Amino acid sequence: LALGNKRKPTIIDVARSAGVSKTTVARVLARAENVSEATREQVLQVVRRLDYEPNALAVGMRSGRTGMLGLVVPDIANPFWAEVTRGAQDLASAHDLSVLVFSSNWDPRVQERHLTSLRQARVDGAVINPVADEQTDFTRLDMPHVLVGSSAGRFPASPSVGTDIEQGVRLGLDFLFERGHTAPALILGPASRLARERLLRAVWGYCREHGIDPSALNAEDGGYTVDGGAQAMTRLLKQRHEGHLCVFAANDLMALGALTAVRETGLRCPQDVSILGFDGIAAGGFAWPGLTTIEKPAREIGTRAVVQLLSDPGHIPARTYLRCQLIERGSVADLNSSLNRRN
Amino acid sequence: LALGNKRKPTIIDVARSAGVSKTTVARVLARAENVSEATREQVLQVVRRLDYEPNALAVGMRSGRTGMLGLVVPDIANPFWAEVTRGAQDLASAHDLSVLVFSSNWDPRVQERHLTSLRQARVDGAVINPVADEQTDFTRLDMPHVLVGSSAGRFPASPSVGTDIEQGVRLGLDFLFERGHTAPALILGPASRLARERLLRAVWGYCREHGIDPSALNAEDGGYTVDGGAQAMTRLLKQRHEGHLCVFAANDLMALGALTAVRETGLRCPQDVSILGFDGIAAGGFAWPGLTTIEKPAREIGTRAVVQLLSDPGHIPARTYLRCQLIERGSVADLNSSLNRRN
DNA sequence: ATGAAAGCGCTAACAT
DNA sequence: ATGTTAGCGCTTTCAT
Repeated sequence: LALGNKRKPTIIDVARSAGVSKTTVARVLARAENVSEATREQVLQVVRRLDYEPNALAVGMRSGRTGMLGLVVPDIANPFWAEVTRGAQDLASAHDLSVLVFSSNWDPRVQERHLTSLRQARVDGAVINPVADEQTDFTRLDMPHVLVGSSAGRFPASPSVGTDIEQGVRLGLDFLFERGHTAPALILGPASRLARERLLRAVWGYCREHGIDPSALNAEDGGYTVDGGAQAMTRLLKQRHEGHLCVFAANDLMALGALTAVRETGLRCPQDVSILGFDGIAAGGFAWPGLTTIEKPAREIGTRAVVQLLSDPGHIPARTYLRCQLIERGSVADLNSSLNRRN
Repeated sequence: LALGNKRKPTIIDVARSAGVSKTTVARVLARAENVSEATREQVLQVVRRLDYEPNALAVGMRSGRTGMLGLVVPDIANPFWAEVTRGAQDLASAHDLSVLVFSSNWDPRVQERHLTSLRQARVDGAVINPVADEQTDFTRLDMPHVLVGSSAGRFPASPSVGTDIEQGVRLGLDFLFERGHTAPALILGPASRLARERLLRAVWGYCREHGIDPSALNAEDGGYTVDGGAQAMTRLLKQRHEGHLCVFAANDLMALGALTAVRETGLRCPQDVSILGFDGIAAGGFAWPGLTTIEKPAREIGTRAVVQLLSDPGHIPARTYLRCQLIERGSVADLNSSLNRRN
């Protein structure tokens, strides 16, 4: 890769041209108090004339602060993670920090490579959505960091910002039961993913609290993808006994896939099948019917993670759980209302 | 922000511990040939034992290559740009490069700040979606760079990777006219955006070629947003004379908003109103009816931009235009077919 | 209020 | 095959 040819001016060029020492230039640039107004003006003028821009590498090397943050998400093209990223970026920008963004593709080995890159880049801190792996030990990550996402809870030694899954599940299941649904089928993520277990536990907890037998709940693996969700729904539809089918998907992508599958089977949502999602991605609002879902505060997760990173918790692994909100849009039938009753 | 406390081992620590010089360690790490097998083994062992990780700042400073690329998109939370980013990331990762990602928010001043950050970080190159501004002069950007997006064409002195808008428009309008639509209304982006002009010109060009009076086409500003698209559609609906209304939106977000507006008015798509989008974002596939759209190869734009950056064009501002594809999903009626004719 | 000097961790040029 | 030396551009003491 070709680099810019014309040598960039250094602090020495500025110093020489302004007839002062490097130190003085550095002082002016650092907005130090003890510089005469005349000198300051003079230096600033030369800085502008030469288009001087400090070399962040040299600064980082000497000062120990690089002004860079790292962010490792599973997939930046996934709308949920793109929102988290935006949140992190916004806060980083406000503090004059740059963000190195990586996609781990849910692959522990890829994640490991990215973490190594971040360490070598000497980023000031990192926001990471941890991928499951026995090997991974975030206590010796050797970087200030904050974990994000539902899998973060798995690493109690690290600070984290995540969603209050239990609260979200309660919100969703309350909504379902209030509308007369008794045994929602589950479309879950793959067993390899940390988040699956957490959601399942939350659902079981809710069931126990409400005197429901959790084993009565049908569950299918939807792989967190649209296609996987559609296939899972197809399987659920096959086993369906007469009557209304209610499905709770662990993410909106699968819920949307499920919705498609319902339509392709010639059934209607919400008349024949009710679908509840989890995430709150924008695409759910465009579906027809609109996807009723439990919204996670994606952008805020990003901003809060950076806040946490910047606030130096003094090595106390603070854990923040943000609350979910229910977005009702129309994919869940109200079985109590005669209006929405089947046929 | 607190930094890691335990000092990281340097190449000197490794050298001392292995009983060799820094240079030898550097040679081993650089996989140089002229090192004895015994020494190599010895050094590598110490490297592992000490968990040595080269300081990228120091390397960059000395070598002039930082191993970092810059990426400035309007909004990482916008699915189109998230895809572009993913493409760029994938190719960067394959070459062991990290990517600093910024969102300019379509604001020239924000963009300028980000570009300054990239310059100071001494990135090896940058992929930029340029935002309109008289001030901006990309010839003195002072970084190897590749412009992306429809606005890139505005800067002929810079290499760019974009979409063949003319081809896309032809694809879309051919599709519309073949199905009996004669004067599609346009929902465009705001006048402040470079892309608007380019699309308009492409549409006019098409019209001239086909003996159509371009001024006969109704046009509304949809601000590139969902809400803006919905409002634009509402305005179009008001002016609608009897018969089928056909709308061509400059991006999928506006098209989706338009679709919502149609539904809210109690009209049906595609029976009463046909909608054609432009982008190919995933959300269009979940809408009902599915959004028929002209797909831009978003991810490929990202990968190709990085390829271009890495291939060092020798300062020839190469311009790559990638072809679009039409995704037919159901939001456009076939007025020739009696099946889809109104009522 | 200003400057001189040291050194961050590494690579490249030049020894040997 | 290995070592020595000289910086890269900056910040940070420590002087004055």
